[in-house]
Amino acid sequence: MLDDRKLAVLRAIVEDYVSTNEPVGSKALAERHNLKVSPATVRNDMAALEEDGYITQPHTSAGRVPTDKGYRLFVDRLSQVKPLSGAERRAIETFLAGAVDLDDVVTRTVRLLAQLTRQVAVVQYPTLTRSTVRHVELVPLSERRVMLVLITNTGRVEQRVIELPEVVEDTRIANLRAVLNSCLDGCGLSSVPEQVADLPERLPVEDRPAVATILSVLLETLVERHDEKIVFAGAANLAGADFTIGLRDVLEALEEQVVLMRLLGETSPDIPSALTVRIGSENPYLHGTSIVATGYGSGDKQLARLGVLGPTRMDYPVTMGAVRAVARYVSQILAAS
Amino acid sequence: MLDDRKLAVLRAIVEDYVSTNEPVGSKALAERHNLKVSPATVRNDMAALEEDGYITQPHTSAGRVPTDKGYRLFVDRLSQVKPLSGAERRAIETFLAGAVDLDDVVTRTVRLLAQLTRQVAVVQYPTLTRSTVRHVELVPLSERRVMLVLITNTGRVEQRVIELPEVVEDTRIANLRAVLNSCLDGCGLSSVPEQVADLPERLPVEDRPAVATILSVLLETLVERHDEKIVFAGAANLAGADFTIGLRDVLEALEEQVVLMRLLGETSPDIPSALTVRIGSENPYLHGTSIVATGYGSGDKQLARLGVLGPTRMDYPVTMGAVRAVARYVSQILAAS
DNA sequence: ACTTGGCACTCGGGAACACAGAGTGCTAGA
DNA sequence: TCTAGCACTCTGTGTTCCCGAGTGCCAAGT
Repeated sequence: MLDDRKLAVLRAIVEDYVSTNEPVGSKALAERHNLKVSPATVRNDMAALEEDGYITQPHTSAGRVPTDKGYRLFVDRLSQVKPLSGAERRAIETFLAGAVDLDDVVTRTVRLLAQLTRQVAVVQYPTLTRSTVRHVELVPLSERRVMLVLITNTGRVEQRVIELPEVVEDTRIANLRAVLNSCLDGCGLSSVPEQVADLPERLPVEDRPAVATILSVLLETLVERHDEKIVFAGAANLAGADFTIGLRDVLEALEEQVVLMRLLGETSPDIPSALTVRIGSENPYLHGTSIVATGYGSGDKQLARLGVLGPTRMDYPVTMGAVRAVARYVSQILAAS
Repeated sequence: MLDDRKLAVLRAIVEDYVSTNEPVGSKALAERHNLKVSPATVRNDMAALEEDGYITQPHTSAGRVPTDKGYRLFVDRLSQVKPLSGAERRAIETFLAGAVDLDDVVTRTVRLLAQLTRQVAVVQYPTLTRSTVRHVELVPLSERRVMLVLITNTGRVEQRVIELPEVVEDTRIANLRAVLNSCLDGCGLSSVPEQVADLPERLPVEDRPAVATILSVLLETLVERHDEKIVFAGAANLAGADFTIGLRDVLEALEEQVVLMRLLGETSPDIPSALTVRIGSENPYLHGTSIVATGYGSGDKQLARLGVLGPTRMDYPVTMGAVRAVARYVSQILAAS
């Protein structure tokens, strides 16, 4: 059904269309790529490809344009990820190396990715759930208020102000801090609830109300931040692009954490560093856009995901190369710190 | 030169143009607003207004459109800030009251403002410089690494990982923490450098290299974060709007902290809570856009600025009302926490 | 059985054109 | 000083026409 030449024609159509943004006709195709066959033959192949739903024509007398299905075949079988140039790699390295804290790493990463791909870049903050507790701090603010600060091994810091049910002296706070730390240090965030379950019983009766309050805030923090923070950059790159859907819809989706989350998708459990490509209608919400994403994180533990969003008509090999490279470098940076 | 009726005509032109987005002609004007004069008279007034540069006509046979100068006069003398409705005020209050920490306050504020004004909202994080130190924390991570956490009275938290020049036992770290806190607690961030200047000399010789390292990181943190973080929301509202400049330029400016900073402008020293309105070409960078901004902060100390950015053709009274109201509420929230 | 050249057909997009309508400026009169 | 009338000037829209790119199909060639 799909012999080698038909595939070559499809590949040529995708490449030409991506670079010119104009429906590609049989004549131009036969000329530009040395297919060694006549335009008429190409037309026959095109008819077959259209029959199978890989390409389509906007109007009767226009050239062909790839469909989502066509892009899918292209990505899966007709192209290979294009590695970055040496200069680009060095640029990434130096740019990311200058980051001073987690916030900075994420901000730099998302900007870098946007600039590199000329698309909208999306980066999810490393999840709390798979991180471990590095330190818990209780800071007395006034006699009935303390600030709870939770520091994780990924460098993330969460803080909450807690109103205590009663006055608690600083020494008791200090004691409590010590207990909390000895109990939680190094333990995974997901196991915090069970670790602290019996804590009130192990403390003097008079401390229990305060402890209960603090613990409830602590647990709440873990749960609340479970829906992870996501940032994006490069919205300006959307200005030129033409979507089948409205620009407004895309911008709205970008500001909705939940939608972005879904778009980035799940990390495949078997190969976490694999690239996910979602093309056009394969996307849960934003039809007419494509997403290239992957997991990242230190070592083999995937912490979160990052990727780019752009029009269906994008240069997939290059974009995939950039996403993969950035994911690797940021993983490396996170592992080092 | 500008009698009352001419001013009334200008006001009517601005109002009509803002609501219809179409050049407004003399006939429609005389009808819709009960000016009690004929279109011909209105035409004479319009000619005078155009002569003085307050309005202009896109084409010879079209209606009139306000110029930047016209909007300026309108804002300064012909309109008054429109207060929010009770329902809107309650909505603001409940929405902001749910914030759990500073990040959350800022995020909620910017979203709220974007939704309320249907423009792009911009909020600057409260500056560090005017805040005071609430607590300094040193957390030992390994024998040669500590994490420095700085908590300010606005709830902001900064952290840095520090590589020490030598091994320092936990007890010495704890001692150092106590010294730092007793020295810095409650003092303004801008006075931190002088406060710690003589610190090394007051400590045992063997601690000095470590202290020097820690202090240099601490001071660096203060300086680095001096260029303040700015966030925005509501970019989707730009999709419908028509700018004289490209949408791309606006989006690019929004992602440039520095440009945003300039756009928000300086807080007027005498009346910090005054509304700043910059119209079209009055803007330093983005000609063709208008900005309504104001300072906010707890008490009478202005901490930072917030505002909205939109097309020159915007409903200034409503926008100004929303910006002012949001600034007040967020100031209130910050003062309480 | 595939490939190729030829040919009639389709349709989008641009140019040329006419036209209605809104809005103006000007002038003369109240 | 305001008003009414009138001629004028545009823009935007709808119509028509035509060019050209590109197609599909068919018949002939390899």
